[in-house]
Amino acid sequence: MQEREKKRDALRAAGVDPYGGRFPDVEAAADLRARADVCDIPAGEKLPDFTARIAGRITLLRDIGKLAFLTVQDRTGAMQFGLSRADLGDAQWAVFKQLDLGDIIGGDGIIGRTKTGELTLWLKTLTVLAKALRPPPEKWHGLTDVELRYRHRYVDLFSNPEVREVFRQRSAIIHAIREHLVDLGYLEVDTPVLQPIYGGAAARPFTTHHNTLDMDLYLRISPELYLKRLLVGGMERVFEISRNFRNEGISPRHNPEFSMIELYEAYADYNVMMERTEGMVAAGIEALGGGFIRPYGELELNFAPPWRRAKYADLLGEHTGLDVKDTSGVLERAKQEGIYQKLTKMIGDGHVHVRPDHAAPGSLIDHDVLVNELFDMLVQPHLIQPTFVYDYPASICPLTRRHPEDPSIALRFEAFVAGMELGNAYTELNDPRVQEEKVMDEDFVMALEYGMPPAGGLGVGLDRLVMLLTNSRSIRDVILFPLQRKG
RNA sequence: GAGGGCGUAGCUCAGUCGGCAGAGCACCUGCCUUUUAAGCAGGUGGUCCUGGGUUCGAGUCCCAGCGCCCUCACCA
Repeated sequence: MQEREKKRDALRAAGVDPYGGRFPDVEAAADLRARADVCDIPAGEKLPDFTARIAGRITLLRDIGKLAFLTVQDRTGAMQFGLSRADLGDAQWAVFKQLDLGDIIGGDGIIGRTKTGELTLWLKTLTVLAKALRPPPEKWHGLTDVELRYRHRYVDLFSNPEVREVFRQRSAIIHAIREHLVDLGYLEVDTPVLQPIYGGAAARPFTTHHNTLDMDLYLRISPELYLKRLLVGGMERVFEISRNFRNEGISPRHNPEFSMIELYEAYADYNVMMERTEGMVAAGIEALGGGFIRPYGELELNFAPPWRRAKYADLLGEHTGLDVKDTSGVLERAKQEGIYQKLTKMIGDGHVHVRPDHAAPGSLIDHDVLVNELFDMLVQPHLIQPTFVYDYPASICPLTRRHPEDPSIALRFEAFVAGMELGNAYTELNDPRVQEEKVMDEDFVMALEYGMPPAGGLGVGLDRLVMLLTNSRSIRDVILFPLQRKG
C-alpha cells in the first residue's frame, strides 16, 4: 500500500490527478470488439483511422521494456491496451510507470491486432481515473475465501467475472418477470415495510421503534395484508417485489432479509396462480436463454410448462403409503420417525399447540401437524422436478379458502423444485367473519367487510428462483450483501 | 441452540515427530518493442484468528473465546 501511495504522490507531483473526473463518450469493450470484428484487421496491423476510447480496471500488466501491454476490464469484458514508449512520449510513459494492477484508467488510441491476432487499442493518450491503493486478489485464483467474498463483495465482483454474471442474470430475471406481469395488466405497488401490526406469514419479526411517534414497529414479514387491501380498493391485479425480514435461522436457503414477489389477482383462484408461476419462471428463463431444461448441481431440471400438479394427499400416499385421514396410521408412523417424540418435547416451549379435537385418540399432537411433518420429511425431498402440490390440510392454512365440498381441505398450493419450496399460493379467503377469528389486524378485517373480490394470491421466492436458474448452491450467492456477523 | 470442518504474507496455499516462518502470484530494483498466468536476475513483506496453559522451546499439543462453511434444530 505504501508503494502505491508513493506512486499516487508521484503522479500528483507530475501534475496528473490520480482521481480523474468525468470521462465522457467511453465505448463498451464489447461494442468496440463488435465494431472491430467487421473490419478484418490482419494480425500485426494497426488502423490509424480507427480510433476508440475505453475505460476500466487494469487486470493484467506486462511491461517489456519500451513496450507494454495492459488488459483493462469494463462491465462488458476486457480489452488490451498497447503502449509504446516511442508513440506515447516520455511524459505519458512516466505516467504509465506509476500504474498498478487494479488502477482504473481510460485510454484513447487506434485499433490494431498484435502478431498473435489479439485486438489491441494502441494508446495515444492515457488518463488516470482512479489510483487503487490496495492490490487486487491473485489473478489466477481470484478471491475464493467465501467469508471475504461476502464481506468485501466489491472485490469479489471485480475479480470474479462469473459472480458479476450471476447478478446480471438476477437483474434480467426480475426485469423479465416485472414486464411479464405488467403485460398481463398488473400494477406494481409499494406497501409499508414498517408495519405496526405484522402478518401474512408465520415468522418472528424484527422490531424497531419510531422516536417521534413513540411507536413500536415491525419490519414486514410479508406484504400480504396490504396487498389484499388494494384488492378491496379496486386494484384488481397488483404485485410487489417485496424485501421481507424474518428473524429466524440462517441457512443456504434462508437469509434474514430476502426478496419475494407477491401478486394478487381478482376473480382468479389458485389454478390461475399455477399458470402465473409457470409464466413468470418462463419469462425469466427466456431472458437468460438456454431453454427450459437446466442444470442444478447434479440435477437436471425441466421447467417447461405445464409443471406436474399433484394433490397433497396423493403425494403423501405415493411416498409413505399413508392415508391422510388415517389418524392412527399417521400417529404410528410419526412415532416410528421420531416426529411425535420431538413434537411432544416441544409442547412446553409453546411452539406446538395441543388440539385434542383434531388429534388421534391418545395423541397430544394435532393430526394435521403430524401429517405436515411427515410430508416435509418424507415427501418434500423427492419433489425434484417443478411440482405444484395442492389441496393442503385446512388446519395448517388459516388464511385460505376451504374446499367447497370438503372443509378439511384448503385451496392452497406450494411449488417445489429441487426439494426446495419456491412458491406458495392460495385461493384467498374473503369472508370477513371467518377471517376475523384468525387475524389480529382490525383494519384488515374492516377492509374485508367492505368486500374483497374473490382472488388468487401467490408468493414466489425470488432469491430461490435466481438460485435455481443460475445453478447457485447458496442463497448468499444470489444476494449481493448477505448478512454476516460483525467481523 | 447442538455437532463437524476450517482460520498461516495483500491473494491462493504448503508447513513432517513440538526445534531458524515457506512457495506461487502480487510488490520493489535491474534488463527486454508484440506480451497471453510473459521471461530472466536480485530483493521486501508475518498479531501463524484472539486470550490463556503445558514445555527449555508452540503455527503444531491442551483449554476458552471470535469468525466463516456444512449438517441438524428453529423457520417457509
